[in-house]
Parts: sequence; structure tokens; C-alpha cells
Amino acid sequence: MWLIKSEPDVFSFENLMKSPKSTTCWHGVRNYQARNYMRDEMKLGDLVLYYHSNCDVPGVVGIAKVVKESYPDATAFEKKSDYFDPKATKENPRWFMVDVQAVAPMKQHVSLEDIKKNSKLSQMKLVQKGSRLSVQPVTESEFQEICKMGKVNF
DNA sequence: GCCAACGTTGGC
DNA sequence: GCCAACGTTGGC
Repeated sequence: MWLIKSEPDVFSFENLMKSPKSTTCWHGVRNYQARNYMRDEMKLGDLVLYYHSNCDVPGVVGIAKVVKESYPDATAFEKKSDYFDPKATKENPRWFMVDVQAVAPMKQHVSLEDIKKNSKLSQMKLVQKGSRLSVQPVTESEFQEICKMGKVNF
């Protein structure tokens, strides 16, 4: 299971729910470790915690799932794109993405503050100092604890 | 807006 | 391969 970060001003969980089929391609990740998780380890049906960063109340706001496994991130080929990377080619794409679909919003948002206060979640990468990974694995028990705090069942 | 922590780039 | 300079992330 996973946690992905998004800035709500750029693409919020509400935006995801309003998208066609509640699905979007998770383009624009330009960090190798995050890419490796997407390319190598995110599997169809994997559940994902959707986290809002860089906003008033950062935290987990919804549940999503992987609906398509990794494929090349075409925004890296587009010169006009903010995510253009001159070193990415179709033969050697360099950057990958998956498709994610909204499953359900949290009944109650689980703020970063609440996560930090919960001793069961102290091992999460999210709360470790200096961790900035935008795609990160979470354990089953962490996932369940967050769901419990968000008053949803999975 | 500030700034600590991290990641990447590129000269040497 | 080292490391200084620069860019980015993201909480506060």
C-alpha cells in the first residue's frame, strides 16, 4: 500500500473525484526513488492514501487505488510542458507514471498533526525528518490505522 | 515568505 | 568520485 502527495492547489482529491471515471494519470513525478516505486512496485488494485501537501492543513484526505500499472510519462517528451525533460526519449523514457482512481474520501481528514501524535504511526516515512518522497510505501497496519482515524473501512 | 533538508548537476 | 552551487519540497 502507498501514500501519494499532491498539492490541492494543483490537483486535489476533489479534482480526482470529478475527473472522468474518477481517474487520472499520475504524471510529473521527477524523483528517482518515487519513480522506482511507481515503475517497479505499484500493482493493479493497490490501495493508496491521498495526501494533501503544501496547504493550510496537510493530511490524508482520501483513498485511491492503482488502476493501471506503470507506463512512460509522456509529459517528459513535451517541450512546452512544465515536466519536460530533454534527456527522456521514447526509446528510453526515464520517467514513468501509473493511473490512480478515487475510491472514497475520508469521512474525517487525518491531519499531519494527528499522524504525528499517533505513536502507532511514528515509523511512517511521512513523519521522518527530511522525508520529501511524493510516492512512498505504507504498511498494512499503518494504512488501517489511518483509515480508522479517517472513519472509513477497507 | 522563510528556511532546513534533500536531490541533482557539472566542473575538476 | 568529490563537492560546491543550485533547485525543490513542504512544514511552519
